[in-house]
This record gives sequence, structure tokens and C-alpha cells, in this order.
Amino acid sequence: MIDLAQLRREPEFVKAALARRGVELSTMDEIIGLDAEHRQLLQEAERLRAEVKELSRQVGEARRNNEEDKAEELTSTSRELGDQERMASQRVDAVAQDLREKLLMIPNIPAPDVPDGRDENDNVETRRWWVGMDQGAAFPTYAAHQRVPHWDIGIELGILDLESGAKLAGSMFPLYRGAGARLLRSLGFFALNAHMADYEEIRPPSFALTETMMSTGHLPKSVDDMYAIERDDLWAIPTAEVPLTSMNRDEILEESQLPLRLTAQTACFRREAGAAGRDTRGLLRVHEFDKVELFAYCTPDQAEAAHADILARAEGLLQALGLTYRVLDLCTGDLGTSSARTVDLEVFSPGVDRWLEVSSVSWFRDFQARRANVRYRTAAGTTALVHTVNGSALAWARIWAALVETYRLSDGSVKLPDVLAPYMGDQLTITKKGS
RNA sequence: GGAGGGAUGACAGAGCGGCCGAAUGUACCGGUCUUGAAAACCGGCGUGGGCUUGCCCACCGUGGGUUCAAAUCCCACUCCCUCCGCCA
Repeated sequence: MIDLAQLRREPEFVKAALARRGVELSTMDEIIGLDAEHRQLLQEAERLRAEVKELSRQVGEARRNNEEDKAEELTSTSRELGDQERMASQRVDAVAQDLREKLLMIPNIPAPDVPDGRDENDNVETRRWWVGMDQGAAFPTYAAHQRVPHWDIGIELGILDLESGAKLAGSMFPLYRGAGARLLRSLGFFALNAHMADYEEIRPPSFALTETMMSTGHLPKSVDDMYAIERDDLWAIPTAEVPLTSMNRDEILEESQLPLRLTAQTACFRREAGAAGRDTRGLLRVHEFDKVELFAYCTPDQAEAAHADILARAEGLLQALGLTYRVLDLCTGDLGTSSARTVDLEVFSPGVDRWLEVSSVSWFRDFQARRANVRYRTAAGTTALVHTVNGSALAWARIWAALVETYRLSDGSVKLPDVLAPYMGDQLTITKKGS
């Protein structure tokens, strides 16, 4: 949620910044108007309430002095004022709710250096990485045997069974088997081991309350992309960011605890309602995938370094896996609701011949902290909202795809990179059954 | 799922419907004393919001209700603890 006080203080700045993301000026003016109305009504209601309280106090005093007539008179005056106060408060509540609903739909103010743009086509590619690049090697050329899409490799090697997945849960719910399932497990283990020295490992619930989903900004705006378990008023989490952000909801952290860094691997559920029919083949876009998330609560001063650390870790894993990737600076039009700045990592999939998003590293400023009410006590003794930063490292379904394509050999088998040897053991090379 | 008990400030723990935003203790911060420290003593010590910056308002698990007035009474819900049942 954006800062109402800031909107009051510098409305033109906020409006201009949000206009870059396509927020209508009239929407902001409406909010400014509601805020003014709210405060005016609030004053009136509070004035009445103060009077009722004062009269009530006097009633008690009169009773103690056995002044029954006076008490009776004060009571009836107070009763009348009380009725007025109730009505005034109802008006306050109505406006406050309206204001809050509108405010929840407003996205975060983008960082000044976020490039302008309408959609993902305007994202700015800042750099690429591939094996041997630092030694001057040219961008890799992929051989014909690497130009096979992972869904074909999956069937050929018996490690990805999309049909069974569809049979169980519908399309876009993948089922991995054998070495394919083990590869997925290995990737999570590999990443968590890499982070655990500096990030506390968390295993959160896979479902969250509505309130929890609100704190990250996934609700109310993206309702259609979330899986709902209506009977129990729960939602399937779309990312570990949701539980991690709310872990310290309504709490005040000590500045000495910051940055508080957490990591978690969870299943991530996404309905992909707006993407029906797009990129549906194989693992390009699925309803459920595993992802390791890195997360930090920090002070404003620590945010930049925390963001850089997460990005470096995500890149470090991609480099360790020897996958080609590129780094994108997301434009204003493609930024997630809650984010002030996001850097995406896209891995190159030679078999599909496309770049696939496998990480999104975001700085939310205090936008999520304001919703979740996560604060810290400063050295001066005051409280302030924390900044939240998070990023994937990494989302495994697409990594799985890029790995089996990149490391496919001419005989059709897949020889995975050595970093996975501790986890894959004797299955580092995946061959056709019976061959 | 059934029965009972509980939820108050950082923690512990009081609180006949009316000067209760809340006693007291501990912790914490400052001061006196001391060579220093401890002890003792003195003072301070919740979070938000509004505006005329001095005041006002809200918050005692959550949401309703009763009342001139609710931490205190009533109703519903949530969570925690104990016991029973079921169960990976």
C-alpha cells in the first residue's frame, strides 16, 4: 500500500510517478478527496465522542454526590449526543472502507530509474551470461541434438509424464518421474544448501489466509490468478514470498536483527487465468511448480545491498549450472503491483529456442510492510516500516527444461553438470530405459 | 469431532460497569550514591490516528450487542493449554 501521508504531502509527485505505471490521475484525485472527507468526518465523530465521554464522567460524579436530577439530565443529553456520534461514526467507517478498497488497488511507486514502458516488450536487457564468456567465448551455438524441446526429451527418457499429470489434476500440472523427479529434488537441495549459511531455512504452510494474501499485494488485485480453497477460507500460495512476508506481521523487529534473511522452498500454485492458451507446452507455464525463494526484511539503507545479494545468488546458481541467461530491468508497464523495482533473470532454452523467466528479484520498499504492518525499532527509539526484498533462486520447472535441453548429448542421453553429482549420484547421466 | 480452562503492555500478573490506557513486579533507559561495579534510592519507559502542538480519539485475542458510560456484562468466532475420540 502506498503512503497516504506522502500522497497528502506531495500529491503531484505521487500522481506523476504512478502515471508512469498507467494509474489514472482521476483515480488518485478521488483518493485524495476521500482522504480529506474521511479526516473531516473523523474529526466530527471524535468531537462528539469526546463530549459523550465527558458527560458520562459527569454522570458518575453526580451519582456519587447523590445529585439524581442532575445525573438524569446529563444522561439524556449524552444519549442524544451518543445517537449523533453513532451516525457520524457510521459515515466515517463507510468512507474509510471505500478509501481502503481504492487504496489497495493502487500499485507501488516505481523507483526513479525504472525504465518506462507499456509491457514486457519494453523491458531493458542489461546483460547476458554464458559459459566461457569471461574467457572471451562467443555466445554459444547449440547443436542439433540440443535443439529438442524438453517435452520430447521427457517422453523419450521417461522422466516427464505430462499426460499422467493431466489425468490427475488437468493440463499444466506436470508429473516428473524417475531421474526427472530426482533432478527436481536435487535442484531444491542444491540451492537450499547454497543459501543456508546466510539465510534461515523456513518450511511454511502451503496455504494462506486471505489476510496473509493481502499483505503481499496478491489480493485483492490478482484474485483470478489464485487457487482458492473456499470451504476453509484459504488460498494456495503462489510463492513463498506470501508466508515469508507475513511471518512477522504486526510485529516490531529490533534493528539489530536486520537484515533478517529467510529462504524457503515451496510449491507455487498459479491459475494463469490471463494466459490461457499461451506457452502451454511442456513446462513453459504450469499451475504448480517448486521454487526456492530468498527473502529479507531490512532497513531502507540495507535494501539495495539485500537486493544485490539475492540477484547475485540467483545468478550464481545459474552459472554453477552452466546455463545461459540474460538479465532484464523490468519497465514500469511490466512491474508487479507491489514492486518498486524488479530485475528478471531469463534462462535460454535451446530446445524451445526461447528465454524463460526463472527468477524475479524485487524491492518493495515499504509497500508490503505497510500492509503487513512489519516495523522495526530504530536506534533513536522510534519505529519505522521495514523494507522487503525478495527473489527466486530459483524456479525449478523451467530450469529443469533448460537443463535437459542444454545437456542433451548426440546419443539422446542427458549428462547433467557435475555440481549436481552430490545429489544425483549415479544418475547424473540420464539414459533411455533399457539402453 | 466432544468436554473443560485460558487470552490484559517486552515478560509476569492485578483489575466491585464510572478519573483504568490500565495497579504491582521484572526487564530496559537516565540520574544519585560508589575508586569502579553491584545493591539501594529517584525519575522515565506501549502502539497508532486527527488537528488549532496542546489537546483529542482509538486499541486489554477478533467481531457484534447492552449502557449515559465496557478491559469489566451478553452473543458469536479465532487461537493456545488439558483430557477423550479419530488419525499420517
